[in-house]
Amino acid sequence: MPEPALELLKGTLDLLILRTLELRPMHGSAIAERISQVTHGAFQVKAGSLFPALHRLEQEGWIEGEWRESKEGRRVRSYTLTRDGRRQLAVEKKTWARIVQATNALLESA
Amino acid sequence: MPEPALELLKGTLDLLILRTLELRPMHGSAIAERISQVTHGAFQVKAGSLFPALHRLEQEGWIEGEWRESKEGRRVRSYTLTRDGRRQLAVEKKTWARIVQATNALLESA
DNA sequence: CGGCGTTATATAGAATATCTATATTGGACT
DNA sequence: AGTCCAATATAGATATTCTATATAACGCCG
Repeated sequence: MPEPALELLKGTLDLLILRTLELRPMHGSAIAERISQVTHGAFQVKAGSLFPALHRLEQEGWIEGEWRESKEGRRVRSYTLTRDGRRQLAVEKKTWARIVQATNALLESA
Repeated sequence: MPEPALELLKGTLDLLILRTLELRPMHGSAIAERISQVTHGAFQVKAGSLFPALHRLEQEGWIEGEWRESKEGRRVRSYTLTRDGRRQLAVEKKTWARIVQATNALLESA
């Protein structure tokens, strides 16, 4: 049986979204789908978390949204990582690395 | 200069506390001090986070507190990991490993 | 002895982020 | 037209950490 999806650690969603948009511009639902695929279902970002987060990131100037027509003819809001967003992503990657390192130090300490 | 302390990701404090008590019984302030030392100051658990968390963990039956006299003659509440606490610690270790794995998958994906 | 600083614990209230549940829109398909 | 689904939106609930403040008890020092 597949492992159940995990609750996101509060504070990690920005990193997941920014990192996904680093690859290419994408609309909200596609971001969520890709996160689920790459993590083999471990992270399933809920719509009620995703869209407010996208609005927040856009407010911060880290992503830029634009209404488009998807291939299937749907109205979607496509998001692009901005220059500031790349900078922020770098910061969050470093922070994440420090968190993992510190936590592992604790888990492995004698 | 030393790196600044990190904000804790919400949801990780239980793991840090339970893991620390796995080594030996300890009182609250000693737990915080050890976490800070082992992580080289990356995690500095605030008193306002620590003590409510200890109460919560005791409510859950994962740790057991007992008033004692410390060597310095201070009144401290010493906490011991219970059997259920060990089980919970194992669960949280696995969850943490899955979170790290999933996040790394995302960060390293092409 | 009395004041002062320090350690240990406690707790209320603020801030923040995610989740649940519900709503709206527009297109496709019958 | 009616139904279904994908995509986006948002209000309210929940949970956890942080800030700020408080109390108690001990040691130190003038």
